[in-house]
Amino acid sequence: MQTTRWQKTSLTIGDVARRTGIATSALRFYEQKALIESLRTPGNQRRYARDVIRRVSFIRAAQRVGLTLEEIRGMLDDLPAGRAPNREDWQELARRWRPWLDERIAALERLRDQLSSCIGCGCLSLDRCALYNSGDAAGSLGPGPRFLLGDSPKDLEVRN
Amino acid sequence: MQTTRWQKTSLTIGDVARRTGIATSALRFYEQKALIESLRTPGNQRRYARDVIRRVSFIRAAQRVGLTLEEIRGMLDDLPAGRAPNREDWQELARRWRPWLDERIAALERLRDQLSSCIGCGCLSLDRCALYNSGDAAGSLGPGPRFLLGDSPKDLEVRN
DNA sequence: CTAGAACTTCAAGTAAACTTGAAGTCAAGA
DNA sequence: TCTTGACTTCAAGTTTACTTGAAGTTCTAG
Repeated sequence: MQTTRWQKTSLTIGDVARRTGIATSALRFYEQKALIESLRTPGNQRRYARDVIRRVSFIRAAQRVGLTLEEIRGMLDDLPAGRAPNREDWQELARRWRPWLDERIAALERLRDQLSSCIGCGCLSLDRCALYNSGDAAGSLGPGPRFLLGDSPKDLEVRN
Repeated sequence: MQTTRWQKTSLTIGDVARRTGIATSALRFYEQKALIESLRTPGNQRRYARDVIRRVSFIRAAQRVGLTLEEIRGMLDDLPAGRAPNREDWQELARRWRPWLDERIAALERLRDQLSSCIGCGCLSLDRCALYNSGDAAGSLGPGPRFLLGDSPKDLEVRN
């Protein structure tokens, strides 16, 4: 570790990579997308505040439930600018976004129930099967990869 | 509809598009990827058997639970070649793949439970939070978009 | 002070799942 | 027959989320 001398005041990109398991290239990419930020040494190398680890971990956790980086950036924008977010800040973020996450999870469960009953019964009848006629989300939105459940955070007006 | 004369024996690509809600470009793409097939008229236009609608609907349903087209192609390969699949064929497909789907759903539920407890409590503590240290699937697999839960069908040996 | 690891930027590549556009052909009604 | 809409192919573009490579700079241990 290069930061032993620094008395753990800041972390190099390599430190963050090791601690989070995220490649340095991905960390630079996240910074470019304004998901994380860094200071620079006189020699132009990145130095991260310690809370970046929590941020990055949050990013990965959110990605796992199917959120895009854009959506995650929207969530992280709720955190205070300038100072390191504390426990209350994180809790507030969680509170604000919980309804949306709940909705997302519910949609996922509906989907699961429909799929297991439909594929289980083997009916696959177009006019009767709920699977076919339910929630066209994530379809016909242009090119690019399809994501699970296409509703964007805006649809729920979380910000009000 | 152009097929009124044909006495519903076969469908044009436009018919299939209208009935499934899938763009014609997507249907051609699926054919190119061997997910569906078609016959040709003397004038080189595609004509589809009626069971293609069920196939396409299945593809979309499977996509909604997060399967890739490659995975779906693997599932459809279980259907008989040459003749139109009947109810038993679909049921057999469902039977073979159900354990895998169940596993996938269970993983999704684990994830949900961890997320809701973690983001709800606001702890987000690196060493304590289960969210951070659980199932690194779908991470660090190379470039391209990340998908929810990265296990491939092969991992479960469905074919045995 | 020097070797080597770690860092820097920037451009280009990759994967999935399609769409879009160009340029032309086919089919069916008036 | 003509027109119009639906069809054909093929190449290239799009989005997300990164990685890879080249070419050079900085940091730190010895």
